[in-house]
Amino acid sequence: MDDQTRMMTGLTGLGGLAQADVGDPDSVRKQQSLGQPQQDIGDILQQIMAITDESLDEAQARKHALNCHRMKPALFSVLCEIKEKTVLSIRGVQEEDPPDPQIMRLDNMLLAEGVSGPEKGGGSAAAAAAAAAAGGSPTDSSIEHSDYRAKLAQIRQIYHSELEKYEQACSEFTNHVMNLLREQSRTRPISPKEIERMVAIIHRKFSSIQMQLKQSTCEAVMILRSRFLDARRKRRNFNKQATEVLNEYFYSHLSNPYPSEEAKEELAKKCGITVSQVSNWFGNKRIRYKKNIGKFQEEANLYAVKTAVDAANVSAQASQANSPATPNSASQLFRGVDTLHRATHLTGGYEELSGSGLYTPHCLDANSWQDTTNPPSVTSPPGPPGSVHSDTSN
DNA sequence: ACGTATGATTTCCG
DNA sequence: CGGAAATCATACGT
Repeated sequence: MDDQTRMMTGLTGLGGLAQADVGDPDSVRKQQSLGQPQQDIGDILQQIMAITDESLDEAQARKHALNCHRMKPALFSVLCEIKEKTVLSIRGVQEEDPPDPQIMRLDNMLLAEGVSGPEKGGGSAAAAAAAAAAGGSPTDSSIEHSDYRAKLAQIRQIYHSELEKYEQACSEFTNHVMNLLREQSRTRPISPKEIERMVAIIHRKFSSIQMQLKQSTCEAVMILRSRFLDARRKRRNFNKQATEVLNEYFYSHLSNPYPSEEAKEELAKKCGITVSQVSNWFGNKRIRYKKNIGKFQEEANLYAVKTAVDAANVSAQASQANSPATPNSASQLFRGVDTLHRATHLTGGYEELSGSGLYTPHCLDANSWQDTTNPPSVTSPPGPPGSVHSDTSN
C-alpha cells in the first residue's frame, strides 16, 4: 500500500500530469474538471484507488476492465519505471555478499574430512589421504578403523542427500516464485530486474540453510573424530606379538633404547601400530624401566634369553647354509646355548653381572641415556637396583 | 571391587 | 621438536 501511494506521487511528478497531490481526494476531484486526457487519467487513478473498497467480484471485474484500458500499457510501464527508481534503488545498494569466510572454512573442512570431496570412487583411501593431508596430525593413520570409515560414509551420505534435497527445493521454489511474479507482472508493476533480485534473495536464504547443514555435518564429523581419536577412552593393549617385538628391540638396545625414525617405522610395521605409538611405547618403557629396574629384571633376562636363542638359531642356520656339509653347526649351537646359559644366570644376581658382557652394563645404565657427556661405554657405578635410585633431574 | 599394567596425553625443558 | 616426567583413563587380572 505504501508503495502504491509512493508510486502515485512519483507518477504525478514524473509524468507531469498534475501538479496537485494525487493522494488528496480533493485534488482528484479537481482534476476531473480539467481537460480530457487529464480527466481520463484521473478517472483511472480514482478507480484504482477505490478498488479495495469494492467487493471481490466487483474488484475482479474492475481489474479486468482496467487491464483492458487503452492507457494501461503506458501507465504500467511508467509505474514500473517509477518503482524501479524508488523501491529498488533503496535497497539495491546493499548487495554483493562477499564469499563468506565462515562458509569457506566449513567447505574446506568438509573437503578435508572427505565428506564433500569427490565421490566415493577411491573410497576410504581418498578420505584417509584427505584427512591425513589436512590434519597432518600424528594420529593420522590410526583412523583406519573400519567403523570410523563406515560412520563417516554415513555422514557423507546424509550430507549429500540433504544437500541435494535443498538444492532441489531451492530451484523448485525459485521457479514457483518466478512464475508467480511473471504471472503477477501482468497486473502489477514488476520488472525483470525485480524478479532477478527476488531469485537472489531466495538463493541467499537457501545458502544460509545450507550453511546450517554444513555446520551440523562438521559438528558430527568432529564428534565422530574425537570419539575415535581419543584412544584414551578406548585403549587397547597391543597384542602379545607386538609387545614382544618392542621388548626385544628395547632389551637388545638397552644401552641406547632410542630407535631411529627408520627403526620406529620398521617396528611400527612389524607390530601393526603407528610410529607415534612406537614412540609412546618407548617413552613409557624407558621411564618405567628406569624408575624401577628391579621390577624389569626378569623381563630383561627373558628377552636376553630370547635374543640369545634367536641369535644362536640364526647363526646356526647361517653356518648351515654356508657349508651344509660342515659339522661346525654343533659348535655354533653351543655358542648359542652358552649365551643362553649365561643369560639365565642373570636372574636375580645382577651385582655380579657387571662385566659379564651380555647386556648387563646397559641394564644399570639408565642414567647415561641421553647423556652426551657420559658415553655408555664408561658407565658410572650403578646404584642399588631395587631401590629407586636418584632421579637424573635435580 | 580393587590394584596394577599400560597406552596416551600433558607439561616442562634443552 | 624430541624426550623426561607426571598424569590420566582404561584394560585386565585377582
